[in-house]
Amino acid sequence: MLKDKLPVAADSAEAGTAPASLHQRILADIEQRILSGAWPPGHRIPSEHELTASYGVSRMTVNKVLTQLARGGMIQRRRKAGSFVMRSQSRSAVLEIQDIRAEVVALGLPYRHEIIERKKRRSQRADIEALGLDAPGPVLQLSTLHFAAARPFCLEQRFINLDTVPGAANESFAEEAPGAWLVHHVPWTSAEHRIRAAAADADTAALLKVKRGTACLVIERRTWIGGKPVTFVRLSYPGEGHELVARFSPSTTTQQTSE
Amino acid sequence: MLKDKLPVAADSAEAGTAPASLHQRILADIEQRILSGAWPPGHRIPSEHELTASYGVSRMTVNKVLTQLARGGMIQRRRKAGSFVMRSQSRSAVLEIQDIRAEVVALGLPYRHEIIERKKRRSQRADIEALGLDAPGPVLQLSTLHFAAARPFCLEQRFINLDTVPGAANESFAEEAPGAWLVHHVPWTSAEHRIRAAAADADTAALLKVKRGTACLVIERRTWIGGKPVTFVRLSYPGEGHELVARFSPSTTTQQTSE
DNA sequence: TGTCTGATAATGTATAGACATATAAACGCG
DNA sequence: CGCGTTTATATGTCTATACATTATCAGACA
Repeated sequence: MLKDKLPVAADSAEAGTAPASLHQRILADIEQRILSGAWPPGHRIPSEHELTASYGVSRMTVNKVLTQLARGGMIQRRRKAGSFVMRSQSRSAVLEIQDIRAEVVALGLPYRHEIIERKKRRSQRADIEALGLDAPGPVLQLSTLHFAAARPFCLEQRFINLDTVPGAANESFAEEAPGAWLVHHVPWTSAEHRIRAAAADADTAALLKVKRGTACLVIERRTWIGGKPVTFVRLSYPGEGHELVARFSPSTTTQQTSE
Repeated sequence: MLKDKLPVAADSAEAGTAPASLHQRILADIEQRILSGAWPPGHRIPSEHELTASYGVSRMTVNKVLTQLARGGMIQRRRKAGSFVMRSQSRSAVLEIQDIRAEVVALGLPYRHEIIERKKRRSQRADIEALGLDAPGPVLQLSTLHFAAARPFCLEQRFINLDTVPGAANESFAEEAPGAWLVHHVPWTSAEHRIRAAAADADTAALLKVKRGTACLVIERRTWIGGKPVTFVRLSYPGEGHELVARFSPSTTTQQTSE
C-alpha cells in the first residue's frame, strides 16, 4: 500500500532541478522503488486504480507513467492480472554510431579522407551475400582511407546498392566521405552491426601502416530502407587505438537526455 | 496540407496485420513521411491543431504520437514554433548484453565456468581507477574462465566493490558465474561499455589457449547503482570467434516489439 | 474431478475541455 | 530605426469520462 504522497521534489537530492511535471515525478518515484529493490522483479505493482488513489491524480496520468515504464522494458503489463516488475532488467546498451570525421575531430586532430578504389559494376556472388541482395544488380564498390593527422585512422570498404541509391553513381565523394554522404542523402530505416576483433591481413595492414597480424577492431554495418538493402560497410580500426563506448541508463531516463 | 485520411491499414503492404490503434496508425503514417523523405530534415510538421483536423482525432491522440516521436529522437518540438523533423537521424544502435552462459548455450555447446583466482583485499590504486572509486575500500578480485565445450570461450577479470555489494564476499560463484550472480542480486542503474580489439598478452594467451598476440575482442564494463560503483569487468574473447551484434530500427517501432 | 461459462477486474484506447507556459512575432514608442 | 512590451499561438500537462478488450477467477454443471 502506498500511503505517502510524493516528496514533491523538495529534498530530492539535487535541489534546484526543475519542479518537473506530475507524471515525471511519479515515474521517477516508481522507477526508484524498482531500482532500489523495494519492488523486486516479479513484484506486482499496484493497479492503476490504486495508484490513482494513492497519488491523488487521474488515471490517465498514471497510465502515461506505466505505459512509459512498459515501453522502456522496466515493467510488464498484463490485462486483468496487473503490472509486474520485469525479471531481467533489460540488459541492452545504446551504442552511438558516430561519423568518422566527427570522431577524429573530437580527438582534436585534423581530418582528411582519400578514395583508394572506386568501381561500378554488376554485383557478384560475394557482394550479393554481403549486401543481402536477392538478385544481381549494379553496385558501387568503394575503398576509403580516413586519416587523423598523418596517420591512417580507419579503412572503409563499402558496397552501395545502386538500385536503391542511384544518385551515388555520379558522386566523387571527394568533399564528403561515402558514409556521411549516405547519411545526408538516404534516410535508412534499419541497420545491423557486427563488431569483432580480427588480425590485419596483408592488404589491410599495408593500407593502415601497421604490421600484418595486428589486432583490429572491425565493424560491419548493413543498412536497409524499407526492406531494400542500401549499403554494406566494413570499418577496420587499427590496433588498440580505437574504442567503442556504449552507455546504459534506465530506459526512460536515458531517452529524455537526447543530446 | 494533409487532406487525405489514413489508409486505415487497408492495402498497407502486409494484409492481416493487426488493425492497430489510432495513434499507432498515425504514428506509422508520420514516420513513413519522414523516412521516405517527403518531410525532409528541418521540415516543419503541421501543428497539433492541424493534425487534429486532418486526421479527425482529438488533440490528445495527436499529442501522444508526437510525444513518442520526440522521445524517439525523430522530431524536435519547440513551443510556439512547432515540431520539426530532426536533422540528424539518431544514429544509435541497441546492443544486447547477453549473459555468457546464454551465449554459449545459444551456440548449442555445453557450458562450464571455472574460478581461477579469488582475492579479497583493500583496493589499490589500479582498482580505484578501474572501478571509478574515490576512496579506498574492500574489493573482491575474481578471474573466471568460461568454457564452450572443451575450449576456453571467454576470460573474465572482475573487481567487485564490497562496500556496495557486501553479499559477494561470501559467495563461491561455483554455481553461478559472477556476472550472472550480480545481475540477479544487484539491480544496477547505469553502465558504461568500452569495446576494443587487443592483442593477447602472455597471461591471457595462456589461459585462452591461443598464441600470444592473437587478436581478441575486449569488452570492459563498469556498472553503478545510484552513483556508487558496483563492478568493473573485462571480458576477453579470443580470436575471430566472437561477434557482437547490434540492431537499429526507427526508435518507436522497435520498442513496441517487446516480445 | 474436470470443463465450460459467465462476471469482473484490470488494462487499452480515445475524447473534450481546461489551464499553464514558453516564445515568436507584431506592435508601440522614444 | 532600435528596443521593450504585448499578444497570439503552439506545445505541455492534467482531468473526468467513456467504452473496448481480455484474461482470470469463481461457480455451475456434467
